[in-house]
Amino acid sequence: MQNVEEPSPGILHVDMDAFFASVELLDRPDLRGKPVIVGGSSVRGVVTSATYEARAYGVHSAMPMGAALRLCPKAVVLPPHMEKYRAASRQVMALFREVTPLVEPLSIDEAFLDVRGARRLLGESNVIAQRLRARVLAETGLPCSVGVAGTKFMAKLASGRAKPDGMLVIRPSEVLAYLHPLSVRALWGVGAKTAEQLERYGLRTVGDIATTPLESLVRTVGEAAGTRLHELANGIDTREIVTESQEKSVGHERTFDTDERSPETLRRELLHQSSRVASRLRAAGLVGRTVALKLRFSDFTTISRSRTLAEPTDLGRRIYDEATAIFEAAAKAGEPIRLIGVRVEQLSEADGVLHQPALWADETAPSEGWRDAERTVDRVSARFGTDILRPAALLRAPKSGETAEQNGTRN
DNA sequence: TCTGGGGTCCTAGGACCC
DNA sequence: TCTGGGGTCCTAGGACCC
Repeated sequence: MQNVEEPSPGILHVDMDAFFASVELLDRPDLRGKPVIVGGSSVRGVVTSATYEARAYGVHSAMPMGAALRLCPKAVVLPPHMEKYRAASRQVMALFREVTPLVEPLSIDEAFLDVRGARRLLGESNVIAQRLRARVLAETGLPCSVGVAGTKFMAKLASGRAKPDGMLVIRPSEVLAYLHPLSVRALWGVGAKTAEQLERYGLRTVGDIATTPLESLVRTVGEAAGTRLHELANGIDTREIVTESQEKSVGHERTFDTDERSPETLRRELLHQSSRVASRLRAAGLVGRTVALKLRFSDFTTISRSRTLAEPTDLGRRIYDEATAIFEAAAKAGEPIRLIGVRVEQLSEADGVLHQPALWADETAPSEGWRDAERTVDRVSARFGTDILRPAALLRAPKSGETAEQNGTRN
């Protein structure tokens, strides 16, 4: 099957193994070799990451914590520490960029690397991949798996099959033989629902998809999905590595331990979320034009309502005002709420125009006082950490010249 | 111990404009 | 008069991914 004349394929997909759990083990070497689960410990927590020792019991991510502990009662549960994972992520991404500048981070713990140009200098792709794995482990203590192929999709498939702590090369000549016996679930974008839908038409394997006429696929799963599935199933994936991309939305949401019906608590949560979203926008130099509210009720039905503003904003107060107005219109008073969330969409780069007071001449619009107050919050947060902030203080309009500290924003 | 939180992309309908 | 068609924006919902 293997053709020695065939050049090594140039796309790497690097995927950290049980990333959050592996990072936690760096600080807890005593837990090595034991089943460890990272996730929310609250009543409504789920598994976000699990060591392979825990997975052996059937534990997997997104599983409710209760179910996980029933499967593996002696598992050690650790709460997530996102800042730690972000730092580890920056560290491994920096190592990737020493191999090639063509790195596309796909999530906090995985990335595509285009090593086609690096091969002349560093050797065959599989050699590059093994050296990279060794280096990541040596410098961070974190294991990863690497898939090597000619396209993004096949590289990602390969890394999944290489796990844990492994590498797999799929050469172009091997692609179809490898792909066609697999379940349709192996295709990017086919989840439980789509698989069920395809099953109704007797389509169970990737090979089945490959031999189905494009028009019938489009009729069953829609234009975009149909086209993509047909291509992927035939080994076609023309996507290039994209090193930079603009964020499209920023949001926060929270599921309460018990459904919440107090309007004060819900509004306070909205204020907190709006402040955090706005602060992230300012840190990124972005403004957003659409405010979206998400609500999940006791029966798990979920709605979203959004409004587009006349002018984009990066102010927590503006986002909060809009979010509460949407909330009043969308929820019956006193109705129990399981989840509430705020998201800002239609992002663009803040160009400074917004900082001109003239734009806020409308008396209902936030004054420059708000902007000053929120900037002070940004500075205090940067210096002391966000946990000490009390966003509720932002409900009171700051007097001119008053700083957030005097305003009681500091704890 | 029923179902997290951060996102992206797609579809479909209506408004509106030419 | 009795009914086109394309394009864009906005909104709601849902599937999917990590």
